[in-house]
Amino acid sequence: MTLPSIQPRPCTDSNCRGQHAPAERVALAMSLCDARGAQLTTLRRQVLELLWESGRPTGAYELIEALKLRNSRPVGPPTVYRALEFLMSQRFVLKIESRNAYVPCAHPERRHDCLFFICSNCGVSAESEDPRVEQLLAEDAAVLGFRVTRRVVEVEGTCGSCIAADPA
Amino acid sequence: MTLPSIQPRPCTDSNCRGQHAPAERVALAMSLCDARGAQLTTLRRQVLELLWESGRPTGAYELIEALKLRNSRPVGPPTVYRALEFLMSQRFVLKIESRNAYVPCAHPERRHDCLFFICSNCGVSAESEDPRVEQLLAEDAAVLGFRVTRRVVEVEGTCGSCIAADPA
DNA sequence: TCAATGAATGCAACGTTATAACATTGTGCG
DNA sequence: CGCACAATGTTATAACGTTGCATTCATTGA
Repeated sequence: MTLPSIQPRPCTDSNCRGQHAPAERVALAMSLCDARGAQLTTLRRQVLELLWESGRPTGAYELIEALKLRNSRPVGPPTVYRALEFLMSQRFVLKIESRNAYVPCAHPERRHDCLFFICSNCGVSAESEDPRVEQLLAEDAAVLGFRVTRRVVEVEGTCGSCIAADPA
Repeated sequence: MTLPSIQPRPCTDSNCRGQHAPAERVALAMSLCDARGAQLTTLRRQVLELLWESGRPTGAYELIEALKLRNSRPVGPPTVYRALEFLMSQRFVLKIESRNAYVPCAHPERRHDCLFFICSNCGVSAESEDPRVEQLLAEDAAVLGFRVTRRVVEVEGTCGSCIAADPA
């Protein structure tokens, strides 16, 4: 039996696919910002919320539209890009390079490389991680004498739901 | 001892880093096109040559500039993008998503997923491959019930040469 | 309370990457 | 030739992202 908790708790399941309520995730981001001396302003929080609510990689201009609806006062591209930059610097958000779109990260409290499975059909992305992949890439980099700063691993295909819905 | 050969030979070294003369690589592409009933037109061949000569991920608009110099008659974006699309469909070229740039593939004759190591300092990219990574990603996908169509693996960092030049 | 400061946001313009829609050219073949 | 189809040209525009500078906002310290 799990007890309710006031504090947001980091999820310890590395394969949870990021199935968490948006509010819970945003609360975690807020507590991490507190600890780090960073400020999760209203705008930044809204962007993070929107990404959690979206459930799929979301473009910067989509976020601009969504913020317009939510706020009456429209925001410009630089504003949103700056918010995304902040959120990425805190590892709350990652960019899906193959889509020019952004996703929230389920586990910002833990250093790791995310692995994304992106459905070409419905657009949903699943976040995962695999230390074995990280290890192999580290080995391959070492062979090349290459110092790694960032890893982009994005797998495109068809997700289980879409296969079930249309097994063509 | 290896004998000289008129036919372009697929390189059998999976870690050769694509160190081949451009002309040799273009010749391989031509013979593959013959075999596949695809046409490597002048424009498409020029784009492939330019990519081989460049030695680093090259943007579509850079290619437009280079073609202008080489051809006197300028080409528009759609033309270059169509050539790139063709070259990618034949697996002669791949896109580096994290750079919006294109690189030639050293081994179009062999089905595999490329792995790229891209130097943030000098911009050079090294192509590699690692069946173990492919295998792990396939496993992870299977767990999710996900059918894979494409894998993007891009590692960013500092290459050996740049580290040697400036060990800061 | 009120400057002074620095961080965050607003804003206008622009740069870069990519595609849509439609016209034209070129090539092989009966 | 005349047809069919592939490839390329042309114009315009969509989509994504940045620069530079002005303004606002929150904090701090006299």
